[in-house]
Amino acid sequence: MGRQPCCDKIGLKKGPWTAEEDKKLINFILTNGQCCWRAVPKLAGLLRCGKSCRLRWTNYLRPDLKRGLLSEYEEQMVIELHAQLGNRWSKIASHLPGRTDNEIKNHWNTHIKKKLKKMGIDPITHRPISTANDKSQQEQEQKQKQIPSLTDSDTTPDFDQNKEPETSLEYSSSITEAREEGGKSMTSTCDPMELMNNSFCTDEVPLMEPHEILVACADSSLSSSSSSSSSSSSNSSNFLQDLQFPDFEWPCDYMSNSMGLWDYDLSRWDLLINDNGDKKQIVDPSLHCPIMVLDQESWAYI
DNA sequence: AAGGTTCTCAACCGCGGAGAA
DNA sequence: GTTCTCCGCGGTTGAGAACCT
Repeated sequence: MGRQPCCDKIGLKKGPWTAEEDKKLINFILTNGQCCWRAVPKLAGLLRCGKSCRLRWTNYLRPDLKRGLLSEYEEQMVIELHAQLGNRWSKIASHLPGRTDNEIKNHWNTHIKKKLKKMGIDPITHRPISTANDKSQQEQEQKQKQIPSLTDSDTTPDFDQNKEPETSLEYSSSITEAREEGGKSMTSTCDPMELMNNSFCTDEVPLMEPHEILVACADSSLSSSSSSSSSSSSNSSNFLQDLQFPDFEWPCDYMSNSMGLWDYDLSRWDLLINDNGDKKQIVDPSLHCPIMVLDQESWAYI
């Protein structure tokens, strides 16, 4: 059966997204939620295919995304999960809240692979790099091991503490270290090991409706890692930074009204910006009142 | 400073699975 | 059972950034 193209490609735009397109997509999804992606570009007034819109949203615009490099702890999690699951990036990503499969895949290919090779570990088999003679034998062994292990435990890899993963070798000590380190730097509710033990999987997290999107209150201690996010070549990078949900300091009355940034009509991005010493305010011109106050640190994002 | 090379990562492509008709 | 549509996944690409000579 021949496959039809995912969309009518004539007249559709490709390549980097512009700030304007991002606005349209965000505004549409916040208004309507995530529905049929095929219909999104038409309804949102975008000259993109639905697939491109979905990708842009899930990999870049989603408000629950963490930005910035993977922490040492996350990296070790990826290695361990990769040893269990192979190149199933979406499964791996499901164990790392706020991370996308694309991000993890890129990080694996650009950083972790090299790191493992440097350590003398084959990034594919997670075994010590050995001579050619051993290789074919090991490949066969690997195949035999992988087939049964992947069939039943896709979403709940076997991290039985009594049983060391077969593929976990030299780096196991560094994993332990990283876990200890991670325990310090991460809150208990974000501990991936704990999440896994509870069979948590972001696959199971229901889609957010616009009104359900919440922005965490300020905790400046957490902002440093996200601020190290890499620069984007896209000309929408500045706009993205607006959307990174920096650690806002929400005015009390604003919070008590149970309103969020996303309750505002985001098609009106022409909100005024007042410079008020240490704090900067985003002012709704129609209401003539500040809707958001950013402290100096948060302001660095904009 | 300039040119070349390498690195990074957002975005694209094509395929397979799931479900509806 | 077959066909079609949509979604999501994994591999790959290419533009821009960063680094090196």
